[in-house]
Amino acid sequence: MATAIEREAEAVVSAAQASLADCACGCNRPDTEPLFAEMPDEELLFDVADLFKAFSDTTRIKILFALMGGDLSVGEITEVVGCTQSAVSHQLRNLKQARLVRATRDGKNVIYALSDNHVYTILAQGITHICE
Amino acid sequence: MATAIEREAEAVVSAAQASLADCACGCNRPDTEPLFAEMPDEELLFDVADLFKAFSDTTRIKILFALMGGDLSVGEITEVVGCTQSAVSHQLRNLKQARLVRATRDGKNVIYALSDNHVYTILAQGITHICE
DNA sequence: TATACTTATGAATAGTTGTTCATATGTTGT
DNA sequence: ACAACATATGAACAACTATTCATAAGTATA
Repeated sequence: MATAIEREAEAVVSAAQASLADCACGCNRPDTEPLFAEMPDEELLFDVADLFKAFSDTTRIKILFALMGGDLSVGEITEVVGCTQSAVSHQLRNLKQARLVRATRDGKNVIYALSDNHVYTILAQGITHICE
Repeated sequence: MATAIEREAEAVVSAAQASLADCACGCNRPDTEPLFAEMPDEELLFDVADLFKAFSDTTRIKILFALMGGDLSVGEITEVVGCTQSAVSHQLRNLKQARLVRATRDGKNVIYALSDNHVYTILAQGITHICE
């Protein structure tokens, strides 16, 4: 059962995608307009900002890149990232709250994994933009 | 002429995309691994984090959504966003530095526009993730 | 040039964030 | 139960951010 915000979000996404599909001329803006008659729900805007906030720190980006190579324990992540184990743990907490990673215990270790493929696609989009 | 960082970024992106293409099983991680033998250049990581930082504030998200509906002057954006003109101008400055928007003067007004379609796709990915 | 209008900028401030240190919690093996 | 190891947590602090206010800079018109 989809909530109101989910329905709204789907409408926004499909509108954006349809709009992209419509635009084949390489212009900086789709043909159909106005695309969004009114601003989306304040809550959705906040959640979107919050999601991207999770990608907005170098340490967290490092962690995500590391996990793109495979699931890792906190200790292994700490080695790769190059800061305190405490800092890594704090940031993993943020990433977990943003639902970008999942944690499962394996004995003394806790293994972290990317929670889904959106992380890949969002990161790839970001990198693509940087090199335009 | 591609710079070193651009070549590296392209490699990262194509690896991520190829990896996504390889994975048809719905798992949370691609088949081929390790995907990234080593961490990308520190500069690229910083730039990626910096890009997403531009999407990490509600006011800026509002501005971007507004511009998805068409090019707007600062005054029009201010109406939509619902905070001071000064705040909008400051945030437009940030968005311009992140190369997400472009500004052109039209008489007394300055018209802002999204600089390319990456904004659409990045936002759409974000919204999709929220509703998973 | 003087006025009205639009946008940009600088200073001040309150709120947020990332890091470290010290320590607590949890797990395994003896 | 105890020791050794791995991870999480809380407090403190420095750095950064977003906002507002006041005002400057740019533009059009009388």
